[in-house]
Amino acid sequence: MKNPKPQTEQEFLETYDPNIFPHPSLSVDVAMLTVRQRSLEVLVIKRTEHPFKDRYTLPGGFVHLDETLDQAAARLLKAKTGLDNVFLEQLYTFGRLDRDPRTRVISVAYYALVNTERLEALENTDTIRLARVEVPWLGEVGGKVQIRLEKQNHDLAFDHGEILGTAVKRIRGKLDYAPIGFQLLPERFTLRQLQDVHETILARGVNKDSFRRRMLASEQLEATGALESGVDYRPAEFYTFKSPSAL
Amino acid sequence: MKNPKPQTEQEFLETYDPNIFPHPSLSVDVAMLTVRQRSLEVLVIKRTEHPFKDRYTLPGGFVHLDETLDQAAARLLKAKTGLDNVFLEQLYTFGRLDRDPRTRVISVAYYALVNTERLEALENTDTIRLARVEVPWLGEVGGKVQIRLEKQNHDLAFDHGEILGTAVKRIRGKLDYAPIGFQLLPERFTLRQLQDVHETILARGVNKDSFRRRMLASEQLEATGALESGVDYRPAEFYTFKSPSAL
DNA sequence: TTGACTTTTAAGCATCTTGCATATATGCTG
DNA sequence: CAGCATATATGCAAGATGCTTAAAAGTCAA
Repeated sequence: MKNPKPQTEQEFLETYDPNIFPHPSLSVDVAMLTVRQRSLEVLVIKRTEHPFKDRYTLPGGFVHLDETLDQAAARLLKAKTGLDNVFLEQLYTFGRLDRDPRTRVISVAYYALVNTERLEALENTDTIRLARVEVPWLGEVGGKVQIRLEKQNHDLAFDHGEILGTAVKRIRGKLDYAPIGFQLLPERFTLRQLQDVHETILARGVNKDSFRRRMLASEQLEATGALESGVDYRPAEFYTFKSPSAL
Repeated sequence: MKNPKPQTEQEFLETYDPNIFPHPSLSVDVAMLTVRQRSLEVLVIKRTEHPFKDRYTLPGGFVHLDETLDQAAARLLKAKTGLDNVFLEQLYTFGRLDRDPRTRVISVAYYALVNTERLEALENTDTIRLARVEVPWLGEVGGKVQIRLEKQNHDLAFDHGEILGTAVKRIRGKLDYAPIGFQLLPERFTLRQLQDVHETILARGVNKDSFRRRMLASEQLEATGALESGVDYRPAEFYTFKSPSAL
């Protein structure tokens, strides 16, 4: 190409001192997912103010100047659920112009995975609760998803349906090669429980034998020797997840 | 149930003050990658001011209030290279507190893939140029990478080495299941050229037969019937990429 | 013209993975 | 103790993968 065009005055000033010009607000939203009785659920919060009054959203908030994005996500999640040390990973950054009708807000979305047992203490009130995730597509297609409450489907406020859909797509893709299923199970679990988690996330059955073989061959599982009890059939063995630090 | 003083959505929007909190600045950085003679290269720009004076960076700039993130990335890339209609995808958002010593800047990073032929017109000056990417790890491990210029390795300014490393990790991972190799080749290409691109990105050889079989079986390639010429051995057939819209 | 040379393309085969079928093991229940 | 449901193990066919061999098609040199 020719030499770079000379910068406009605005471009120059923006580069020189970014604080002169207004910039978008920056928030963090978290899709906190869990698997409970073969259903994929997400933590949602009811809005009490306009816009989208009485509609549900993902927990979120603005990024402070003295915290990283990861810290902001962890802080918000702890504020809403009391939970600490949650598996939390950056998902995607959403920047549509009209995603918030009040002002320009760009949101860095995160997804979190939590074992249901840790959420038992969470009070399921009207304002904060777990809702079933309704995914209208198969595989890793993507697109907006809804939540199900009181036997009805609902759209989330803002573009949060889009964010949640992106989270579902991401974890479906990661399930194959990353040890994320363990995040949704208690410390000790059976292979059947692990398979249930995979099938719930993928919204389809998986071949049992090949699933077991792949998991056992992956060297990520440790047999405990202990067996489950209380089932009226042959009890399965409990496994634990080998933490990567132990490898 | 209504509040004692009901607030309409309109009223709320009018009274909302977007500037009650100070926000971080928001920028976009683009790792524009290309493959040339079996080497992975990235577009870098030399800084003329402090901080990091005379060091190289990825092209970037601030997000305007009236554009989406994708638009900002495309605008910046066009401003630096003159190129339009480039494959451009969001990569990750970087938010370390000290990533820019001047002020708090959060950067939404993108990566772009361009066929080298489209970059031939680009003048390789001292301030804007293509540099070889030096990746010190194999596979999809990740971490900072360097660039190579004048037979020496250099760190990029800011956290751009980290951004570039994330881009390399991402495309290595995507190569298996997404048709991104085509973005780095001209319209018509031979299977050997496609394999070269893959091997360059992965920094390792791949099995020729299995690569050919997988590509041909993927239904993404269309044989043109035309053969390459000017080689002193059996000429290979040219293929084109079947655009997903044609499927 | 012809044979040497190099690379593409094709075909054959052993090995590994995956999905499916079959068989055995184990604990609970009536 | 037989019946039942599920866990666990084994065998096998189909497909994918890596490697070997071979034929095809162009250039080059004698």
